[in-house]
Amino acid sequence: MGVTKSDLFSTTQNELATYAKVFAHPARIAILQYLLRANTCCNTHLVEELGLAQATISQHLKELKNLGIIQGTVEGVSVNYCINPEKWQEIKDRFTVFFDSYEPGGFSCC
Amino acid sequence: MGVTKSDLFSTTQNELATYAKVFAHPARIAILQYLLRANTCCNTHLVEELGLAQATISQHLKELKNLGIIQGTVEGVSVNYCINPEKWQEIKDRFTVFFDSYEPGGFSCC
DNA sequence: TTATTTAATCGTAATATTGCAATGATACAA
DNA sequence: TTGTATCATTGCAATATTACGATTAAATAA
Repeated sequence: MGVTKSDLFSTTQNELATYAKVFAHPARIAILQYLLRANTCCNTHLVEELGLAQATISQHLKELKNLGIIQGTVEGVSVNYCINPEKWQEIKDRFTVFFDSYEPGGFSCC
Repeated sequence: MGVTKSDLFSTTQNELATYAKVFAHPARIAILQYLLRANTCCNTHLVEELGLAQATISQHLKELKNLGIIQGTVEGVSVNYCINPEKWQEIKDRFTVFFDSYEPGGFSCC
């Protein structure tokens, strides 16, 4: 039915899935990578850089901002976006805990 | 239009997004976490554990298998699933590289 | 052979996501 | 004031995802 049954899962599972969802589109990866290099940039610049329409970039920025992984400040007529260091670290830690919870062990199972 | 413009992005960006997509649903997180604990398990067991229909679990298992993060072997009438250690490591490394490419730096930008 | 068990697949319905043109809203310049 | 630049929001169309009942296929038990 296209609707995730969130109530069947733990808070941790739902949160990790929500974090993953924001990385689950190459445009959002590209935006984040650009911010990593440029430190800060605005919508117009990303439109030129990525080749998507202004409305589309704006929508992706909104999702990134909603999750808190980026933040934006109004700078005259434009808006400067940048990485939110605390949130980046938090999300990184979440994934690290998840990935490290696997101990490859000596034997293969199947 | 609901279709991602993959050609606008690099292979790395598309791949990371594809990896993230598999983690972007709590049921798949739950399946992986169960496999981490139980080492191996089958469809029926997951149906009891998660409370989703058999067809739904089967569909999630298929996506996990398609990405290569789990593998399944037929064991009589059932199928044993387990983590693929090499793929797990590969995906973990990809995310680690991505997360570590951010250097918080001394100054905040916005 | 005839059940039974297990899991994949098919078909379908409901919801979510992606993308963009058009429209607003705001800040600033002329 | 009027125009311009920047970005958010709205509305819509197309595609993707999620979920599950029903069916199918394969292995095994009786």
